[in-house]
Amino acid sequence: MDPYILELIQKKHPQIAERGLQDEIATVGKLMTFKRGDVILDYGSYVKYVPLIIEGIIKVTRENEDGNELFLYYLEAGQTCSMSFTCCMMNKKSDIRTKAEEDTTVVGIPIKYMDLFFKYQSWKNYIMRSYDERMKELVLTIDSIAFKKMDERLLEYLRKKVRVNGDPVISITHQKIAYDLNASREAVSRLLKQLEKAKRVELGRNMIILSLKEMD
DNA sequence: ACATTAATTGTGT
DNA sequence: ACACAATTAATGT
Repeated sequence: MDPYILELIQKKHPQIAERGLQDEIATVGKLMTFKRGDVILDYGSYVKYVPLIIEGIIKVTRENEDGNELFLYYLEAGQTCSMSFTCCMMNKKSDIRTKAEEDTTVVGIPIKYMDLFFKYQSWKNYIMRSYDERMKELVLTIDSIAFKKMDERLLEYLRKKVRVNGDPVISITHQKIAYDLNASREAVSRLLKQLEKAKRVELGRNMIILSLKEMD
């Protein structure tokens, strides 16, 4: 049993309330760290661990048949990857890619314990709650893609990025944003220009500053 | 410090 | 969406 992991779980994942479960996780869990930019799980690979996120940000993207990537959502400290449950329960290949947006620390639970842990009530609650949160977030994302215009989607994208990074200065190229939103680079550049004229952002090379009034 | 090259952004069609 | 121009940053000499 690793007392350090125990402490991290208690501190960052209070939903996992039962002491017995905490102890088991601290026994079988593996502390894993990823550097910013590391691909944690790629399309087509098998899930070996379910990650409980301790610190950092994980970006989740989906790829279609033509190789276009689409940004889905961020995972933050205190959360876990719902996708990985279903994947590993059914021993399925991953439909998504996860990448460390910032340096990230997770406690990885080997998949064989997923079933076992269901004897704990707080594990059930934790998993269900996690699914619920993810569903809500995904529905919002679908709304955004299906019904909103690109300028709104871009603003939402920037806001999310600022929120998870805790910094109004975003360092990214227009091209990368375009990939995430499945748009053309020119469209993104032009929309950003409009936003700049409207004093809603400031632009620089590899840099976008979202004005504070744009945050909720 | 200067020239060269590469990467990023802007614009017209 | 494409082609190309303009600008800015990175690198070599």
